[in-house]
Amino acid sequence: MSRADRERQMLDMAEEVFAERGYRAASMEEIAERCGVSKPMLYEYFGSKDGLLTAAIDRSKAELYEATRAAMDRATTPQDVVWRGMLAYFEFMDAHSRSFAMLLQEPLVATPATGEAIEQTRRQQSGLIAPIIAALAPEMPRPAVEAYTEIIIGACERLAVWRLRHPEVTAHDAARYMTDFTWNAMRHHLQAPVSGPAPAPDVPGSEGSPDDLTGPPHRRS
Amino acid sequence: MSRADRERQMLDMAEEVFAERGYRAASMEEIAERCGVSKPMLYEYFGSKDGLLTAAIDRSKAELYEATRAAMDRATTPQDVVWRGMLAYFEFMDAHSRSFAMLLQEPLVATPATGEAIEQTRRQQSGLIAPIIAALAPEMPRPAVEAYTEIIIGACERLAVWRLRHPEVTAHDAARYMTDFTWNAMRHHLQAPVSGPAPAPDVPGSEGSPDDLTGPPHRRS
DNA sequence: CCAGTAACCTACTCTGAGTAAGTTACCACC
DNA sequence: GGTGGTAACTTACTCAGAGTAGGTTACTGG
Repeated sequence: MSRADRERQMLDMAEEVFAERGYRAASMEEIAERCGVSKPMLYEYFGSKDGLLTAAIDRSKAELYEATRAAMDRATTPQDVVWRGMLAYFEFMDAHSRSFAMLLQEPLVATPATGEAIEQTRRQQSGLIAPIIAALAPEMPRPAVEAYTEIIIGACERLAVWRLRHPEVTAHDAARYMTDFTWNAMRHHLQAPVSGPAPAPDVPGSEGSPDDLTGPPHRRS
Repeated sequence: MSRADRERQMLDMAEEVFAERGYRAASMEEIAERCGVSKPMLYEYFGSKDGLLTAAIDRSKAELYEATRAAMDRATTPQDVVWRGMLAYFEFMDAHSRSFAMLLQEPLVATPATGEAIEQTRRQQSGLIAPIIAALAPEMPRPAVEAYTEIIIGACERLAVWRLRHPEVTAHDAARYMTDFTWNAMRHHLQAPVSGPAPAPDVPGSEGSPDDLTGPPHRRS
């Protein structure tokens, strides 16, 4: 098997096992078995258990990033960027629950003084949101933009975790909560105030329109 | 040494070691040594390494909860509740960096199907915020209140982590970012709209007033 | 047919979680 | 002032699983 294919396979299996058992309970032996190879191979490719987890997380993050970015690219208005980005984010989590379960384990590898590669990923994540805020509110000082960016990322993550225990809340609902929340929070900082209430997706029909949040929020898909 | 004292001591040392080394690298042996006892004692008291971490986290959370609640109790207006709560939260993180480092490790113990006790802690955390939102916006449906609560908690956590790499951002700054953000997000849902811009602390002088966020946000303490 | 090398394996070591089976220290009670 | 009882503690293990040393197969170009 080619090196690249083997690597992909190993990451697939690692993702599976880490998601099923959690980092601690996952054994390198088991991951190796599922790949049909022996343990030292994993060490050859990834150096350590941490290395394997990190690589798997990095890949998932990249996919998530890509999915979100692609969705945002299709948007027309600023509101639409926010809405599509949020929706894509939550839909990705639904579609890739294994990746999601793994992303939750990031603190594991981040907590020692390991932060090197994490730093880069973090910057990538922020890189998606910060420019939007900066564009919408050009007068806002840099630190405030950064802080708001972190606030939004943290909020998304926590809301995604919360959804695990609330399966009745659709990705659509979650995206609406986030969009509504952040949009209202931001609008006082907008340079050229945008009309209308919370941003509505202007994609024709299909996705429904997130009207005012005080209305009943549950619309089962 | 009395059982209660010993337990306290063990939790203190565990907190120290977990914070210094991270969960993985922390060894039960070392924690025991620092307590001047042998390993089986730790197992007698806490059952397992997980148990010890969980107990330590629970204690820290309780302290954080208590500090925040106490601060909120001293508030007069709804805005003031939000402001004081946020400020107390970030100040606690500054003052108890060890607890904080440990709280970050929670996912470790939460990721398997361990969520039982975590659930309770989570509810406690939410219990501080949800009632405020519900009081401010009585028309808001329950699920939306819950979602907003999670959004705010997630935002706070992430902002606290972000501050680790940005020591120039004071607790005061962070509280102001959060207060400004959430207040603006909420005001469109307020039953009886509150006047004024983002909430300002009406504590006489000492703490400074978080005026408009577009102003320079850094005020070194 | 024979290097040379890439992919892979067997068979270990070693650290650290968790435990079994004791030992000491102290107290109540007669 | 010994004696049963028990709480607090220890030594000395087992055992799983991360990580490694050193060899074996299998395919390539010459």
